[in-house]
Amino acid sequence: MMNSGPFTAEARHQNKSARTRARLMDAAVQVFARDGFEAASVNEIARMAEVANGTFYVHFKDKDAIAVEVAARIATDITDQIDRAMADIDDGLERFGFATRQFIEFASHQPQWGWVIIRAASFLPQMHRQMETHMCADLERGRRQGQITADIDAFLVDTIMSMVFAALAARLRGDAGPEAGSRVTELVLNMLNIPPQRAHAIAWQTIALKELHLPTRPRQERVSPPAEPVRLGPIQI
Amino acid sequence: MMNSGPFTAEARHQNKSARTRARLMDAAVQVFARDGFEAASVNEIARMAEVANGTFYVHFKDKDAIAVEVAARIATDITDQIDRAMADIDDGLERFGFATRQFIEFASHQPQWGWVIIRAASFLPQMHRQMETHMCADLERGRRQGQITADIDAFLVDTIMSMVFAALAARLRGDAGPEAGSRVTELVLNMLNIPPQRAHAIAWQTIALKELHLPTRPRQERVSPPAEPVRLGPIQI
Amino acid sequence: MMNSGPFTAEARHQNKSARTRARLMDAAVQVFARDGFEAASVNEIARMAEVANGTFYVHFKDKDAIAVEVAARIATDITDQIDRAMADIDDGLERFGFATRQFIEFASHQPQWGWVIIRAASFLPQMHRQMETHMCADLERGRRQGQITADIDAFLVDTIMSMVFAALAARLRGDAGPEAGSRVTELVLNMLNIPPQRAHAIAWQTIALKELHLPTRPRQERVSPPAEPVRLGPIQI
Amino acid sequence: MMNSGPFTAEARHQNKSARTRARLMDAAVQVFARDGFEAASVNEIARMAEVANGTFYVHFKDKDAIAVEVAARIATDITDQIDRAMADIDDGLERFGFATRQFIEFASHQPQWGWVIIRAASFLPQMHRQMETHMCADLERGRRQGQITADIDAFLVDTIMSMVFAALAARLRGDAGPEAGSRVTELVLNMLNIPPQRAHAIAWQTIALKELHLPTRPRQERVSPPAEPVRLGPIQI
DNA sequence: GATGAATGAGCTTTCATTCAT
DNA sequence: AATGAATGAAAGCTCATTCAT
Repeated sequence: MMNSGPFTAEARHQNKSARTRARLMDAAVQVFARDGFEAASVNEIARMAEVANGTFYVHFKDKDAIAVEVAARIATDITDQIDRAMADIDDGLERFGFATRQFIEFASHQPQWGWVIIRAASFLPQMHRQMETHMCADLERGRRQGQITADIDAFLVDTIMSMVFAALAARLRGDAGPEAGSRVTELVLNMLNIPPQRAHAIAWQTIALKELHLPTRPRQERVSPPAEPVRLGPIQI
Repeated sequence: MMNSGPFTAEARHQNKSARTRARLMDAAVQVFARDGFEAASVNEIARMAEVANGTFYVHFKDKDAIAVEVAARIATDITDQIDRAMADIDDGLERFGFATRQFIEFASHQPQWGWVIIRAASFLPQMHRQMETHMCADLERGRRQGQITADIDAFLVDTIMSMVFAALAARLRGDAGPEAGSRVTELVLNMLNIPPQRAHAIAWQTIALKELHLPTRPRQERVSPPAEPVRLGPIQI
Repeated sequence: MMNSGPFTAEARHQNKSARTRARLMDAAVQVFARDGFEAASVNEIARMAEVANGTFYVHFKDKDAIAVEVAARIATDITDQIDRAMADIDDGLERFGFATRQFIEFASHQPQWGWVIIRAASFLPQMHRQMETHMCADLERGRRQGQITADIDAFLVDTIMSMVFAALAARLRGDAGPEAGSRVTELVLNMLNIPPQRAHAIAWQTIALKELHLPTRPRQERVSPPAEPVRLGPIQI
Repeated sequence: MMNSGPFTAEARHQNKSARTRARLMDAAVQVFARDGFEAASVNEIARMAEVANGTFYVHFKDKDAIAVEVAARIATDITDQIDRAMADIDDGLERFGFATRQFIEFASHQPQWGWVIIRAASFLPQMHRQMETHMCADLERGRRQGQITADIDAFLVDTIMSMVFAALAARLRGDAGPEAGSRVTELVLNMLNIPPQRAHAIAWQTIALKELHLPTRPRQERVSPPAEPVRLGPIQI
C-alpha cells in the first residue's frame, strides 16, 4: 500500500511503537498531500500505514494531532537545514535568495511534502509563522545592511510569503521549471527596489543546493557522516 | 433564516423555479463563506434557503455544481463591472491599479463573497483563469504602451494574482486596512520595475471606487436604470 | 424482527413519518427492556425497527431523546389512565391501593414496558417525579381524611416508591404472582400504621382492574368508543 | 492517580502479584463507583491502578469477573463484621435494627463503596442474596421469639431489602441525614406490625456503631490487633 | 507476572443522494 | 417543481481483548 517514507526510514532502528508511529506519519503525509487535510480521513491514513484503524488512536489523539506533528517536523527540519546550509552567508539578500531557492527546490523534489506544506500553511498558522520568522530575519539583516530601504512590516512579509508559495505551487503543478526559485527571488528583490542588476545577480547566481533530509534531527547528522551535498547544479536559464 | 441575497433580488420577478434556484445560490454563498466548501453541507444550504433538502437536487446536480455556478457568476459579474467602471481609462498601469483596488475594496465590503472568492480560487480554476485573463489584458496594454518591459508570462501573472489575493485575505482578516489595495498595487508596480514615483502615484491616486452590484448581468442593467455609482469615497491615506 | 407494538398500532392511520417514528419508539421499548438504557445502541433500535440507522436521526436527536420521549409517554399515559379509572374513588387509602395494584398489574402484563419503567425510573427523574406526585396526592388525601397520622415527607414517599417498584420487579421476574399488588399495598398501609384489618381489607378487596391502553392519548378515547373495561378479575388469594 | 485503597493495604505484605491484583480491585471500586458498571472501562481501571491494561487480564478473565469478585468481597466483609459486632445481641429485632443502621452508616461513610453496593445489587444477585440471608436470619429469630407474627417469605424480605437500599441511596444522595438508618428501621418494624412504641425504641436507641474495615478477612484480624471500635457516636435525633 | 502496542468490531453521528408523494 | 422521509456509506472514535516481548 505504501512505500515506506522518511519517517519510517528514520525510525528503522527504534522500537516497534516508534516504527508504527513513523509509518502513520508517513502515511499521513501521503494522504494529506493527495486529499488535503479536510478530506483526509483517519481510516485512510491507517489503511495506508497498513495498521488497524484503532492503532491510529494509540499514537495520536485525532487527525489534528498528527497534522500538527507532521507540519511541525517538516517546518523545523527544513528551516533548520536551510539555516545550517547557509551558515556562512552573511549578506541578507543572498541569504533570502538562497533560502527561497533551496526551499522551493527541496519541496518540489519531494512533491508530497511540497503539497503538504502548501496545504498546511493555510491552516496550521504555527508552520507559517515559523517560516515567516526565518525569512523575516534575513530581510531585516538586509535592511540593517542598507540594502533594503522599505519598512519590513507584516503586510510586506505576508505578500512575499504568498509569492514564494505561489512559485512553489507552480513548480509542483509543473507550470514552472527549476528556475522558479530564481524567478520569484528576482521578483521579490525588484519589488523591494533592489537595483535590477543586483537583483538578477543574486537571484540567478550559481549556488550549490543541498539535498535536504527529512525528517532529520540535528543530533543524527553527527552520528552518520554529513550527507554528501548533492549538487543539484547551477541553474542557468 | 436568511436575509434574501442578491441572487434572490435579481430573480424577484422571474418564475418560482428561478426564484428557488436563486435562493439556493444565495444560501450557498453564505454557507461556503461561513464553513468553507468542504464543510458545507447540502442540507445546510437547503435549510438556509428555507427549502426542502430534496429541492436542491431539482436545481443542481450536486454540491460541486452549485459551487461552480456561484463562482462563475461571481467572477463574471465582478470582472464585467470593473471593466465597465474603467471603460474610460486608457493607461494600462492605471487600469491595473484601478481594477486591483476596486476588486479588493469590493470583496472586503462583502466579506462573505470575499471569502468565497478566496476559497474558490484555490480549486475552481475557471474562476482564477477568468480573473487572470482580465488582469493580463491590462498588463499587456501597459507593455504595449512601453511602460512594462518585462515579459508577461504565466509565472508572472500567477505571482501577481497571489499577491492580490494575499492582500485581499489580509484585508478580510482585518490585518490590513483600506490601504491594502494601494499597497499591493504599488508593490506589484515596483516589482515590474516601474519608476517608484510613478508606481506610488498610480497606486495611491484618488479614485472613485464604485459600489459593485452582485449578481448583475449586463442585460439587466439595461432593464433597470444604470446603478447609481455610489461614491465609496476617495481613499486618501 | 419485531412484532409491531402499541405505538405502531396507534400510528397505523397516520402518515409514513409518524409510523416510522412509532416503529422506532416501539423498538426502543424492546431494546431498552432487553438490554437496559446504557447497553442499548441506536443501531440496535434501528435494526429492530427495520429502518436504516440514519433514519433514527431523522426522528430523534440521540438515544437520550427517544428515551425521554418514551418514558414521558409511558408515565403520562399510565398515570392519566389510572387517575381516570379511579375518578369516583374518594378514600385516599383506597385510591392508593387501587393505583398501586392497577399499576403493578398493568406493568406486569406488559413486561417490556414494565422493565422499561423500572430501568427508566433510576435515571429519568422526571418519570419518577411524576409517579411520586400522583402517589403523594393520594397519601395526602388520606392524611387529610385522618387516616394517616404520619408526616408524609420525601423520605417516606421515596421508601414507598421503592417498595412498589420492588413488588413490580418481583412480579416481572416471576417471583411474585398477581397478589403482588395487594401484598405491597398491605405492607405499605401497615407501615403507615393503618389498623391491620382495614389495611387488609383495602389491599385485598375485589376491584375491577382495567386494561390500560398504551400509548393512548385522551382525545383518542373519545374518537373510538371507550375501551371496554376488561375485568382482569377480582384477585382473590 | 489513586490513593491506595483497602485491598492494597491488606495485600501490603503479600507478593507482587497479589499486590497488583489488589490495586486493580481498589481501582475497580473507584471506577465502578464513579462511572457505574456499564460505563467503566478496563483501560480506565488499569490506568487508575497504574498498571498496563494488559495486566488486567493476567488477574481477571474480564470486566464481569472483577465486578463479581469485588462485590463478593464487599458483601462478605460487611456482613461478617456486622455479625461479629452484634455477636452479643440476642433480640432478633434489635439485631435487625443494629445491622440496618450499621450497614447504612458504614456505606454512607464510604460513599464509593456505598454506590458500588447499590449498583452491584441490581445485577450481581449473589451479593444481594448474601445480604438477604443474613437479614433473614435475624427476622426469623424475631419470629421465633414471638415478636414477628407475619410469615417471612421471599417477597417480604425483598421488600425490606428495597427499603434499606432506598434509605442508603437517599443518604448517599444527601437527601437523608444520619437518621436514615433509624427511620427505615422504624418503618420496617411498623410494617411488621411491631407495636409502634417498641419499634420506635428499637430504631432510635443509642447504639455504638463501629467503624468497619474493608476489606478485612477474619484471619487478618488476628494478625494485627483488633481494630479499635471507633465510636461514630450515639445517634440521637 | 507485567507490559503496552495492536487489533477490529462496533458505537454514535453526519451527509449526499434518492424517490414516492 | 417541491417535498422531506429514507437511505446507507463512511466518518471519528472507544474499548475489550490478545499477544509478542
